[in-house]
Amino acid sequence: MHEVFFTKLRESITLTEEEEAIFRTYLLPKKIRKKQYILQEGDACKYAIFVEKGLLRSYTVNEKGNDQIVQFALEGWWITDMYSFITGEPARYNIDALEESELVLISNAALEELRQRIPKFLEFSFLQMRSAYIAFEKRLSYMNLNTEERYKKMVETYPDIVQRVPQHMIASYLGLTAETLSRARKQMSARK
Amino acid sequence: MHEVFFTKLRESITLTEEEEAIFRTYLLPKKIRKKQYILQEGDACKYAIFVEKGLLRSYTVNEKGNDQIVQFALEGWWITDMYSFITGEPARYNIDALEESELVLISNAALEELRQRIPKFLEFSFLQMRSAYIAFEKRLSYMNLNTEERYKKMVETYPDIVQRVPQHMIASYLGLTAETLSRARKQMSARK
DNA sequence: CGGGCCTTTGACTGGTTTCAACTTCTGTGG
DNA sequence: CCACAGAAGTTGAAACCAGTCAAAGGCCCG
Repeated sequence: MHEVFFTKLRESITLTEEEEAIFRTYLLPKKIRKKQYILQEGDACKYAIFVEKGLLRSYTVNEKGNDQIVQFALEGWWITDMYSFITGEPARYNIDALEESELVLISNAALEELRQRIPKFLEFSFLQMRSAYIAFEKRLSYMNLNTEERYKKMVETYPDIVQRVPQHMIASYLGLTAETLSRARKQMSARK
Repeated sequence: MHEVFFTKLRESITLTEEEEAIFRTYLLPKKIRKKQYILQEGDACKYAIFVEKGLLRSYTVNEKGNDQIVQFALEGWWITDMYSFITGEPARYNIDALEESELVLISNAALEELRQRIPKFLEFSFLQMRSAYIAFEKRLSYMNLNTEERYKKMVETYPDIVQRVPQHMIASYLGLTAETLSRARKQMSARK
C-alpha cells in the first residue's frame, strides 16, 4: 500500500518506523477510472493528490470553451490546485484521470500537522516546492520559443507523457492548437 | 541596516534576538548602480538577492539577440537564478539593476545553515517558495491571453512595476514586442 | 459493425513580428 | 544651461505564423 509514495519520500529523507506509521494515518487511498473527475472547477480543492499509478491532468476551460491543460501528473508526481488547496477558495482548475489511476490524497490540515510533527517532512516539502518552482520557471521560458522548439523541449523533457497522452492535449499544454502541432510535426518528419 | 529584510521576515515568523543576530552574520550588504550587473550569464550564481531598495531584473538573451525578461524584483522581493544557485551550474540569466539599488546577498550554504539552525526559517522558506510557485502558475496561465488582456493583468497585478520600468521591458516580460504593446495601448486609450 | 474521438489537411483570416523611419524624451558633457 | 547623442516610444507597410472553420480519413472500443 502506498509503495510509490514512501519510495519517493525515502529518496530525500529517512523516516523511522514510527514516523512512517504517523504518515499512514493521514493518507487517503483512492482509485479512479479513466475520465473520472477528482476535482471540478468551483469546488474547494480539499486534497493534494499523489499519483501512485496512472496519469492525471489539471486544466481550465477558457471563454471560448477550449481546454487549457495546466499540468500532467504521472506516477510519483503531485497534482492539485495549489491556490485553492491552501486558501480554500473555489478551484479554478479541473483535475481528471487520463488513465485508470491509483492515488493518495492528503488534506492541507494533514500536511500542516505532518510538517509540524516531522521536521524532516517540512524539509522535504521545501525541496519539492523548490523543484516545482524551477520546473515552472523553465516551462515559462519555453513559451517564447516557436512551435517546433516548444514541442521538441516537451519530447525531451517528458517523453513518457508525450507517449501516453493524446496529441491534442500536448498541444493544449504547450499553448497551441491541435492543428498547429500536427502541421509542425509533419514538417519535422519531412525534413528528417 | 537590512531593515526591509527583517521586516519581511517578521511578517511571517517571530525571531528571538539571538536568532536575528545569527542571521546578520550571514548577510552581505551590497549597493549597486543603475545598469550594473550582479550576475552574468555563464557565471555561477552564488547568491540569492534580496532587494532592500531599488529595482532589478533577470533576463536572457535569445538567439536573435533580444532580451527576454524573466522577472522583476522590487523592494522586499527575492531574485536569483534558482537553478544555478542550487546546482552551481553556470547561470542562464543575467541580473542587473534598473535603478540604483541596495541589496542583501546570501549564499546557498548560508541559507542551508540558517534553515538548519533556525527551524522557523525553514518554514518561512517553504512558504515563500510556495507563494512563488503560485505566482508562476498564475503568470503562466496569463500567457494564453491576448495582448491587451495580458497587459491589463500586468497593470493590475504590478502597477508599481509598470510605472517604474520602461515600456519595452514590460513588453519583453509579457512575451511581446515593444511595437505590439505600444499599438495595444493606443487602441485601449482610443476606446476609453 | 458503428460511433466517437483523434489526427490530418486545406483554405482563409487575423494578429504579431519585422524592419525602417521618425519623433519624443532624457541624461550628460561641454 | 544648452546641445547633442542615445534610449524609448510611435507609426506604417509587408511578411509570416498560428488560429479558425470545415471536412475527410484513421483508429480504437464497445
